[in-house]
Amino acid sequence: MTQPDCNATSDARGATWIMVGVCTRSESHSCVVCHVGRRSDWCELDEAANILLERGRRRREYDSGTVVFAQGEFNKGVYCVSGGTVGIRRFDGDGNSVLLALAYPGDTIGYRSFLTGREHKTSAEALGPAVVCHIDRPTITALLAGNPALGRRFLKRLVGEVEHAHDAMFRQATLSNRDKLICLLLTLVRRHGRQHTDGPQSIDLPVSRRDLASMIGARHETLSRIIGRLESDGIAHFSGRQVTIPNVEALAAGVDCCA
Amino acid sequence: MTQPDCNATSDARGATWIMVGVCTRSESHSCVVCHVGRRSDWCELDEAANILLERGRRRREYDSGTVVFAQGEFNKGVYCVSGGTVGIRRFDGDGNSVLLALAYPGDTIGYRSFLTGREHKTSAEALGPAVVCHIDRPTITALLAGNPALGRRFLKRLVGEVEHAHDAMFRQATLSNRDKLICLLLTLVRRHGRQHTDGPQSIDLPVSRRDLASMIGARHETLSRIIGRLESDGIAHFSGRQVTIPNVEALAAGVDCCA
DNA sequence: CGTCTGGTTGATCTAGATCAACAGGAGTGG
DNA sequence: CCACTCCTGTTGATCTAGATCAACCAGACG
Repeated sequence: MTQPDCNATSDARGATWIMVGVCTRSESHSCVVCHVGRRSDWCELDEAANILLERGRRRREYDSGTVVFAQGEFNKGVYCVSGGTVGIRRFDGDGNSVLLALAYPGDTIGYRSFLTGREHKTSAEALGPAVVCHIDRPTITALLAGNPALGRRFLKRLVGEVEHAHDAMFRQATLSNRDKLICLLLTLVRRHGRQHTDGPQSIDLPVSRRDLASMIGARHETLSRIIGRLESDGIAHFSGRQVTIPNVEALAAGVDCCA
Repeated sequence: MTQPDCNATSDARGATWIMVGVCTRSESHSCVVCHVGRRSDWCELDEAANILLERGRRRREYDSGTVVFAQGEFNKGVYCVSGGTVGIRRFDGDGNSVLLALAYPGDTIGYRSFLTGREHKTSAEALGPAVVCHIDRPTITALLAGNPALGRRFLKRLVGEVEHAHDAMFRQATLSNRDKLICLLLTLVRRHGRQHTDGPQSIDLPVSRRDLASMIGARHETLSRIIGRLESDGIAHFSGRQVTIPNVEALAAGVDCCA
């Protein structure tokens, strides 16, 4: 249960990049030695289960924008993000869409519709180049039956998702768009921030302006203006998908984030 | 696995009332014959587990407004709603609060913090008189260890909660306050509606105006005005906690609910 | 009896939606 | 190569939904 490679860099975003390089090299790379290591749901399986997993698993690279599974589609199994960032999106009938969540290496996605046996309620798409493993239905069914620990991992994952969603609901109900954006930036810093020892930060946004707007429940024009305001306040500087934050404390000041 | 009593009435709200009457009569009423029957998570337990459950279970009545468990509190086990309606609420530091969800007979609550072993992230309180069973930590731990079916029930429950939350997030991001209120009323009709064979409906609201406002992410003054607008449109009539909807189709018309 | 909480309404102000124009790529096809 | 469209992002002008501040009423309750 060691992680032989990829642990030289602990920086989240840097790691992602290296990961993609490493993992695409070997299609038959085993999950137990996968870089995501203990972060994935599959690390506690016994020997027999691992053999089963290797058989039912298929690794695949996705170009930016490619869909992993689509809303309304029949469930074909579950997916484990290995490299890159995957967006969880919901559409309505009028062509609107909202980015509900982001998935990172080690995260399992598409398992909700597997558990309910119903169609996917959301879409998943690669934001930037990504690597995702697919585990087919018979395999995951067998694994769940024989490994109660796996079910417990799913349980914990679901609890995390509910709490994340509740946080978001609360923010949506109580915060202004400006504060919602600040909260979002602060969470993105954690994952995508290149930190210079906790002083000034710099983020590579994984999403477009439109998606960023949908994540805070605003129109993209409004987001543009809020960004302008943050710039003139000297609180954050936006250039393309690069965001630089001179002082994270100043950004967070006065915003009751994730209460 | 039969339900000996309480199945004379299938009306959701009417049933709740009768339930409370029946259940308070016998403190030692067993879960397997509890009116919530197949709707609860505890109906598929074997004989040994049921004995265990009866020992670790304590039934209690709650007055309107009483808290079942409080945000920030250490987890003391899980709860099963037997009668009435329970509100799941989140507070922030400034005294604001948002009603995130409603729990009904058969629903298990407080299990998220049990699974994570951390403090409660939300509060639960009785909205109106309610009856709730408490199952202590040792009991639920033992039950989960011996009954994989119970874990599966929790899994499904969690999936439902995530999807409910995603629906809410999407609505919050895309709908106007008026449309959000309409969606909320439509869901409340399902639970609290006294239906006259699917024509005009009448709801007994389980929550105050302030809570109703928090559920759609608006101020209570704004809610008042929206209610006024719905009244002058003849779409719904509000009198205290009574809402009458002459035509449900007319209310739902043009609103993309729960996409 | 005063106090408190919950609800309604009014006046006002502003954050944010909407409509619209425009600029910079990125393809695509001649 | 250019011309074309398509897509993303920015900015301006305008309008309105909704927040805010405040007064007020009714019932609950010590």
